[in-house]
Amino acid sequence: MSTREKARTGARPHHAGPEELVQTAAMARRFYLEGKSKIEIAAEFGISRFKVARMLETALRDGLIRLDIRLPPELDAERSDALRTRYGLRHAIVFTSQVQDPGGAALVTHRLGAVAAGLLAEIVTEDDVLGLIWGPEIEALSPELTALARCTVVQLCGVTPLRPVDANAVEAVRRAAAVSRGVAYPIYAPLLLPDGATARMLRRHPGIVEAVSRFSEVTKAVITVGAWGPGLSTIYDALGDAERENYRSLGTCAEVSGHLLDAEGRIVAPELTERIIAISFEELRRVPDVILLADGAQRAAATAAALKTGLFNGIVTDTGVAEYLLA
Amino acid sequence: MSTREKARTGARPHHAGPEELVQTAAMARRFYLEGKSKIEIAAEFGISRFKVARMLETALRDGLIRLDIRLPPELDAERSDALRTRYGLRHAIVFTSQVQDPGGAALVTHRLGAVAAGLLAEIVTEDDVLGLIWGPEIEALSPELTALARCTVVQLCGVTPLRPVDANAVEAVRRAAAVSRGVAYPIYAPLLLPDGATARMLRRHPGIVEAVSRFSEVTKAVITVGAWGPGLSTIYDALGDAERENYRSLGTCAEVSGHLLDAEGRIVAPELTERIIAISFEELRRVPDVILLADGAQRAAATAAALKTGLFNGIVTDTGVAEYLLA
DNA sequence: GCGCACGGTGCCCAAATGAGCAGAAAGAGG
DNA sequence: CCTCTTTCTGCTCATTTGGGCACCGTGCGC
Repeated sequence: MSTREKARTGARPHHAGPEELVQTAAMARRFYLEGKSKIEIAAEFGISRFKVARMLETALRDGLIRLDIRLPPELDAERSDALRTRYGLRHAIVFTSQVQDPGGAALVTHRLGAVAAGLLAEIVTEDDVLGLIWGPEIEALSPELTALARCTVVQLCGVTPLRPVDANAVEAVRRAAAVSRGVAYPIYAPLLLPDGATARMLRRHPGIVEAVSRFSEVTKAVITVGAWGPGLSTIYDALGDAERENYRSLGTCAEVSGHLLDAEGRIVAPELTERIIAISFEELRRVPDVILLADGAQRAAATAAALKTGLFNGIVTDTGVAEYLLA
Repeated sequence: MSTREKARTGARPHHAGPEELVQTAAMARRFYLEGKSKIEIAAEFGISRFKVARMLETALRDGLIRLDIRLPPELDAERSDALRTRYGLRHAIVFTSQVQDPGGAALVTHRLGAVAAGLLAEIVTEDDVLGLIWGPEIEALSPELTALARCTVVQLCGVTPLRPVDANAVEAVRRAAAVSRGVAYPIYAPLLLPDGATARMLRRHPGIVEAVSRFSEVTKAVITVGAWGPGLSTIYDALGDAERENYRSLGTCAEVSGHLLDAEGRIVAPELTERIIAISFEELRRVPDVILLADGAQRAAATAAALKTGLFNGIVTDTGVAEYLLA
């Protein structure tokens, strides 16, 4: 009889008959949903296990059987995976953003905060020392942080209390520590100081040294990336017009933890590094997990530059930036 | 590190974090769509293959991964499978019907014909001898038959040329043979005769004996089931009121190949069997594949009775009847 | 009319997989 | 603070699975 089976499968586009369709459907359910083995299925239908395998195979290939992966709609599995693979990251989460909405930047940041908070709740363990940079993204993250293992939280840089909302700048670190019931090490100092001497002095100041001396113990750091433009970088906003232009002319493309980077991820202005209170790249490089928060198409190029530093093994970003990074 | 993984999976409802979600999604795609092995996936993600297996398992169980089977909408995979399993059939095809539509009986019969034609195109091979009963369902089947292996076609019973449409009663057999380019053996005789003697004589009539003598060679038979009511059975329609009532009072519930059956599938009126020209149950029992066509809720109980004969190893029916059979 | 290529089938063997098991860590409760 | 329970993890072994191979029948072209 098997020799005659061919008669019905000979046609090239393979007009599957109703029998084969329902049989394939039944076999698919047996195999994928009920977990039966192909040998069992073969016995049930009186065919060889090879035929079962081939039927499922072709059914999957021809789209008769389709399996879709249901994620919360805000997560973009495909780009997350692509990003992770492309940049060799350990954590890569892309959330969906409406690129068209220009006024929605704050909204995007808000969603970034929610997603990042979820990530922290997930990956931070009791043994971790969590380091948080300061910035608008962290401020968006903070209120979304509802669960966190009991860990130590260290602030990784000073603040720039320029805007009213920044009054509670260190609130993020305090809240994270509160949620985790762990110890907090905030930094009550500006991010950028007039000169290196002042910065060096402050770094040794009691209370600040408390935090700074723990930079080396951080096991998971959350870092944001700024672009060189108004409202896109805490450093940019803290500088005067002359310096802004100066650094722009030097090719500044991104700002990471107070460090200015060109498009290749190289530090542009070492002298500025002296004037900041923030975790250094050397220290960051020793942190096992460094996660980059990057939202908004305006920071796309900056994000690409930041990734080129090789400091990061994790990223949380939106569809728009992900598209740019994958292009 | 693995010792700490638990922290994130400890919560019972398992609030999956974004990291785990996208990672599971990526793994599912690797495994199900790209065909990677779990060992490969485990290596890629730096976890054990067991964890990969468990993650996919739970994802499948929790509905994160969903597999849907895309069938032509007229086919009901679930009920087909249920019917096949429940009644131990080899072929079971349920097509969707709108039970609510009373005037749609003809439409349902039409769809039954199309599906059954598809089934025949699929399972009939060159070595088969196809036997067709006569009835409205077969008439609906006939025009839908557009492909068929080169097989011999035998008509399995006489006809009841009561209605105008029946004028071309044997057309079904002729058309099937034409499509298959095989030999046809029609029966130009009535299904029901006044007495057994006439029937016996006709069975030996040249031209009729041609077909009748081939009943034993049939390898695939297509049989319909009638209910005991007007327009639901060729035999019922051919009898007078007195006989109709007589057989009804004897518990007649179904009619199969001219034989009257009670609700348990037992032959009610052996004397009537003498008066018909149709394949007998004994002959049918020797046919490897006997497929029952049953459409319309009015024939549901009759179909159940027919299946109790144990003659059938295949069925084509609509949702309504299938529901009844599975209830 | 005949050979040839082809698609389908089943089998062999190596790789992949699943079930059950033991150890260990986290959380609850005393 | 300690212990018990629960749950997760990774391992071993038996089973399952898929790729490559040979066979067979068919349809096609010469």
